[in-house]
Amino acid sequence: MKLTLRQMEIFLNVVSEGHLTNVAKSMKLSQSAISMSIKEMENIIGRPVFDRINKKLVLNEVGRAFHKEIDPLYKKLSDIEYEFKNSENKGMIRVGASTTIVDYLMPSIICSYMSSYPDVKITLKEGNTKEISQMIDEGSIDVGFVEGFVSSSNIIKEKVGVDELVVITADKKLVAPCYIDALAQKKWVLREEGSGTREIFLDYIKEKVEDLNIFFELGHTESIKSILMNRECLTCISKISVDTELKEGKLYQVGVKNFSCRRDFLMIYHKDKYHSALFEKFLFFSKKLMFQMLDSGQKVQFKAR
Amino acid sequence: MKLTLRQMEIFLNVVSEGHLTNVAKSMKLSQSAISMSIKEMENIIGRPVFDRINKKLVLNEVGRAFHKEIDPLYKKLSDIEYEFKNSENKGMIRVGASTTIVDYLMPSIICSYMSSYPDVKITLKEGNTKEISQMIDEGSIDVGFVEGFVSSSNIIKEKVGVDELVVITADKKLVAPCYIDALAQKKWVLREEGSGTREIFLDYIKEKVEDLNIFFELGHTESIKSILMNRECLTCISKISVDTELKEGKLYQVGVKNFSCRRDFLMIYHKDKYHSALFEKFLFFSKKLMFQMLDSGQKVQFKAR
DNA sequence: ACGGTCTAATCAACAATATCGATAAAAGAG
DNA sequence: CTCTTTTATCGATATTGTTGATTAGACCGT
Repeated sequence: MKLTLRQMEIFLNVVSEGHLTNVAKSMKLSQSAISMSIKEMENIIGRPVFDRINKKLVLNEVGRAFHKEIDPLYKKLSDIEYEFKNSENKGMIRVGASTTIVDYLMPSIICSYMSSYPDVKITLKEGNTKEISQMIDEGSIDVGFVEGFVSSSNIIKEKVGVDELVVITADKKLVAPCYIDALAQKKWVLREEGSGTREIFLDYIKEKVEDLNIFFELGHTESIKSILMNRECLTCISKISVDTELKEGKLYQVGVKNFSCRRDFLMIYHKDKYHSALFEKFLFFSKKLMFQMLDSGQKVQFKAR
Repeated sequence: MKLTLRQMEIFLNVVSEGHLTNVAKSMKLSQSAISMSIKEMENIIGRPVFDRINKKLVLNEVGRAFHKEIDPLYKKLSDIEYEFKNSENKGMIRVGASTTIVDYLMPSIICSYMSSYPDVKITLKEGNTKEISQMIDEGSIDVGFVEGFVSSSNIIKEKVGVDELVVITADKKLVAPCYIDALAQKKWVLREEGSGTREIFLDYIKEKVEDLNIFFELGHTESIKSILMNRECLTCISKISVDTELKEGKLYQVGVKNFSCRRDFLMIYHKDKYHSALFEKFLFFSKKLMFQMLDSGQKVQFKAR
């Protein structure tokens, strides 16, 4: 036999009112319902919680201790139930994204979203496109942001922007417009093998360039930027990851002619996903901000030329 | 519509097992019972808490937040229920006692009791006999300890010892055996009017002494003892309240001939009181210790003569 | 001391709902 | 494609909660 919430509710009301009959009225139940409920509770606990003194029910030593424990818990439970019934903006969203997006786009999206919906917790996982889409597939994240292509038919994909890969240097001598093959023998710093950014770039130039001089390989975009500084090197990375440095004049975009290396940013989620108001809002928010950030990126690029 | 404990229990099990069918087996319910319970819960909350991804039920963003809130609460509730079902020694006893008993007997009783039953909380209220018996009558305390007589027929009285009033002084010159009337004109320090101790004493000597020289009146026994020190005064108070000072030789008992002023210590409780194991143990404990303390007090008195 | 008026406890009848067993639908495994 | 596994659905049934009437005890004013 187990205690029920209803019994606790009745018990707490009886304790605070003192009289069974009043509780019956205020709860719109019969007096006998209350009486039996209390009795049932005492059976479950194994001994009375009230002393029947005169007409009143007075908590006895056991009941008092019980009340002290139950009361705050019940209140909290009620609060939680109320919250979830009434507040749309309560939840915990798990987001996955690939490195570039995690580093340069998610922070401001999450930050901005959470200032509008403070009750929502967001967790962020990093992974490559394949890993992220697998997480979606098995339901271990709610939504993912990746570059490139996703194949699974269980996954819904929405294009949320275009990622532009640009050729970057810190050396002013290299900035002058030229064709890509003219730069092939300069010192190139690229991401490691297996990186999406690297593959896209090499794939894009493979018809025009026979042999690229890969001077150094690094696992993180930030490390590449450090290496670039004050050296005669080149790299090709996401425009958004060097936005700040371009504005500040620390790095320069090389005006490569006939060079337009792009890939889509995709937002992905499982087709069976239930779209709570919460979730919908997050999707909407993310899309809006993504477009904004990528647009402004392109504008800046335009001005810089 | 309200959430039930059972629903939460099922929900939590489904979350931890991941599979509906396993939960059905482990809870010895049909699979459909689980399924419907979950669905009912989602109805109550107003939106799904699981995403039905492939065969699995995976918590969605709402469910995750809900689980995080519910899980610790449910565990705590289970603990409380278990505690109260299994532990006899859980409760909160409200004790009332008159001044003398509160000051000189209850501390060691409570202290000793609580070292045997650490889960029991005891609250102590002070009041005169009338106040204490009224509290018993209306159920606002569980048990009382008083001196003197209690009239109500709703109250069960048990004699737990004899309180002896003795004549005390700090002045060695006054210690010599004599009759009470010979001391009447000495300086007497008594409790204030209305005090039980004072009334008993005055009532006891009223046939033998016409006019007692009441030099000073004080509300507390401890104040009386302070006044006595190094002065040629007398008082008549409970033997137990000056036990220590007699042993240490700071105060002396006057060997008044033909003087035997006594009153009973009573333990009282309501006739309708439910006697939990807890309560019974406390009664037993109190009686035992009362007798012990009052006996030892009398032995000391005997030796001192 | 006597009904009248409270109170809580009890009981059988009824209503609500939780659970069951069977079946359907969907998806992964072989 | 078939077999197995898993969840959803449905009507029937068992359990549980609730009701209304009744009983019993205590208080109140006359």
